[in-house]
Amino acid sequence: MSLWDVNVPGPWWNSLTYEFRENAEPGGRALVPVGKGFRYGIIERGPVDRPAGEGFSIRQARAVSDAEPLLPQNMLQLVSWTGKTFLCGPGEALKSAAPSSILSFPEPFPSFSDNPGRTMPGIYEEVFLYECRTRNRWIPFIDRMEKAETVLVLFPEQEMASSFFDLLPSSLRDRTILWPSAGGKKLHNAWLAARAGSVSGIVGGPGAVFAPLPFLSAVIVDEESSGAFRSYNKPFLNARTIAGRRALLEKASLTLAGRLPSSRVYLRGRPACTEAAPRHSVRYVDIRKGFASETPGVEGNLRLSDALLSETKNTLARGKTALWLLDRKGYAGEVACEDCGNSVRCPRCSGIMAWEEKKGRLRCSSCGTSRPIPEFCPFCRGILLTGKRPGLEALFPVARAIAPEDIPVMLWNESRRTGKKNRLGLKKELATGGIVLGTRAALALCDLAEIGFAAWIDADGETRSVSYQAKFNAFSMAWESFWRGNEGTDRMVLLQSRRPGTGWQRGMVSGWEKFWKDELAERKELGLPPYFFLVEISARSAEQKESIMSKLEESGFLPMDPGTPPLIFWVAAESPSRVHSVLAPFFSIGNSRKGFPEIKVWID
DNA sequence: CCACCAGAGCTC
DNA sequence: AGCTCTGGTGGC
Repeated sequence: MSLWDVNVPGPWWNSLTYEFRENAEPGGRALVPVGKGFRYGIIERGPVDRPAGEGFSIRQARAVSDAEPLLPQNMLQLVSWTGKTFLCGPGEALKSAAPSSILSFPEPFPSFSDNPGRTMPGIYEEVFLYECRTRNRWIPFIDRMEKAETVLVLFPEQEMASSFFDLLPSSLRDRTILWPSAGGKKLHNAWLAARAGSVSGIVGGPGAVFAPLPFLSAVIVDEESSGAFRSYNKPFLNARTIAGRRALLEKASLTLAGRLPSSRVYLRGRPACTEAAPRHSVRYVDIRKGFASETPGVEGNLRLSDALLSETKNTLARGKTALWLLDRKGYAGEVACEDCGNSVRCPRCSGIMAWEEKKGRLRCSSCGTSRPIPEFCPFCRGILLTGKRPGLEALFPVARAIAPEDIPVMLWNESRRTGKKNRLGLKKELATGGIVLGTRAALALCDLAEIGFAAWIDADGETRSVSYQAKFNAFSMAWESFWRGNEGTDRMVLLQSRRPGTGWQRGMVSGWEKFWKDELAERKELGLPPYFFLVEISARSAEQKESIMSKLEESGFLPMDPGTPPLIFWVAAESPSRVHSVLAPFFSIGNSRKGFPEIKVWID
């Protein structure tokens, strides 16, 4: 009889200790009594001493007699590291790493592997591959996949993963799994196949980072700087960062790739920017010299320049498509303060909140969060919040008016994006050119149609965001709008703004090294990522917020409280581990009634 | 008489 | 969070 620590899926920030009669083994499954029921967990370590603390008695658990531990050693370490680093607790991390259908499979699993294991000793190394053109990255990926014994290739989006997968030569595809994006039976089977080592490669979206290959010799992360590697729901993880850690634990080679690096990778490796947009392909236009769009019923100050209209016409004359980009939606568009001019931003993702007239509410155009319209301006407490700024729909009549009648003009519609039929239809429709109006999501069109011209109607828009990443987001979107799907360089990008050709915009033609040098200097000064980890804490009540903040202060932290949204505040730390110990008490199970705070860790 | 539910209570 | 136990309601 001995005591073992078990990682139980759930809100616990600590593992739970149980007594085992039979042989327990780290990584193995256990059926443990918790509260009034039972759950399956993963044995972490043991034998251990009785844990400190009172008010509980140690109960007896049963090890599941799987032929082998469910999680290999490295995965076990990766899960607990994830729980600590992203401040979500090991139980939440475990849920991401092993689907519940696997964890609580009612039968013992037979032996997973007849796979021989690693034949070459591993060495951790970092390789940077920053190329603007997709094929200049993907072809080397394939080369690496062929050379590596086992490989994990991650993309920020499933769609990208699946286009890459389609590109693999069949000999390679036969021993590779395209990791399923949804759960269910498919994931169950993919998980078992990976665990058995019956494939040598996994290609997938962020969810594939925990694919349980018994060992790894190479990890490849494409579009490493993409925000899509951050999960959308709890637990808030960054799959890019986990992939990096995994490569380190596995002693695998880590390839970080993309059109431009994230701040962290740039700081770490100073990769060189080999190519920027040619000077003649980027036009900066002073929005103040534009003319206001005259759309009946819209009182707005959205300005459209002559350059926008003439370049659009040129593009149509070349039989190509023009993309007008404005990161807000809706006829009435965003809700802005009459006094300070700021727009209401999403409390969750800082996207622009658009006014839904019918519902009398605000809805985020990026993540869909819905909120009532605030009474005062959240920035200056100004009273007037008006829905006067025109959005995309307001531009539609202008675009329609300048295009010949037989040329399609359309609003980018998310539902038309997916499905083969839809894509083929869209491709056909735009075969001889057109104008498409959309938000940043419309950049996906670059993969479908020949975009000869991409215009940012309000390039300052993103920069008005309060997020510290605003400039990076603006720059990476503009950068993407030039390079995505542009294998030649015959696309023109136009940036309408109030400060044309200054600040982050210069990076378009001078390259991202220039961008990051300026940006990093500023972030270092302010103690922001990548120099510090930024922990965003969303409390469940005002009392809880007070209490967490004072505990942090006692431990020498300086929490930052911007005041809006009311329950969210921030703390910068050199590593998450010290914040971890301050926050842990708030996750003690006895506090569940008060609700647990929600935490996001920003690393770059 | 019992199916169905919302709420309470508990968690090494 | 996830589970079960509780007690009330309402259908027939």
